[in-house]
Amino acid sequence: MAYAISVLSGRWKLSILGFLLDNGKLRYGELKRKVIGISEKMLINQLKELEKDGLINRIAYPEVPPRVEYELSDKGKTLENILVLMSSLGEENVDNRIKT
Amino acid sequence: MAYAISVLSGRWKLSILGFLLDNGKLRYGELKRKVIGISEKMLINQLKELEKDGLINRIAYPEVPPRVEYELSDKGKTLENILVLMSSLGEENVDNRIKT
DNA sequence: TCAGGTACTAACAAAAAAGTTAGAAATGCG
DNA sequence: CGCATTTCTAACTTTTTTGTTAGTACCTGA
Repeated sequence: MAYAISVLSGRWKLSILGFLLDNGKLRYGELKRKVIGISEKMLINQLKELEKDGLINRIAYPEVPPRVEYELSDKGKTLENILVLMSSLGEENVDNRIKT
Repeated sequence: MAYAISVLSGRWKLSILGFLLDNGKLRYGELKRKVIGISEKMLINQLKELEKDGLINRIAYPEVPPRVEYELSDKGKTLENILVLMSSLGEENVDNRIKT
């Protein structure tokens, strides 16, 4: 359990992984738009950590202006079940989100 | 995903839920021994939040000295899949825990 | 020449989470 | 009486996390 906690904790990581799971490759700017509320600092910070933990791949194209894509790595894809279960957990408990 | 994040974030919650899943009912003191490293404040704090979110039941016996047991609620049991997947995630990546 | 676009970085500030320490309540037992 | 037991509170400090703001690099196209 400790491993999962260490790798997934962080306010935005699960969201980011969720979007990458749903969309495949996403550019930095696309993620910024999708993950509403996140600051640039946090987005990069979380992406760096996810990359360091081997859950995502960072693909940089040597262009100007720069283009960088992120995608789930093979290891990241092993999280698919968890991510799916987690978002369906939300579905089952929509009431809780609204009541509060 | 937001719901799962809001309900599961907290450095100790997944551990606590994991122990309750494995052991059924556990007393406050038993949890304190199992969740190594946790302070009393945090243990109570996390238990209260889990209870508030409806994931665990708190059963207090009117005795002296006091006896309080905690167990997964029905809603908490819907997390079983997730908890199991998360701990098996650790198994698959034991190397990461050791290398670091 | 110079603004425009993209993915960052760095320095600092604020807020949130976690840790520490001391202690309360109530009853049984020697 | 005085002490032990068990669950939990409260006040305070430290640590960690997150937010804010400003700015960089590089080429392109007007």
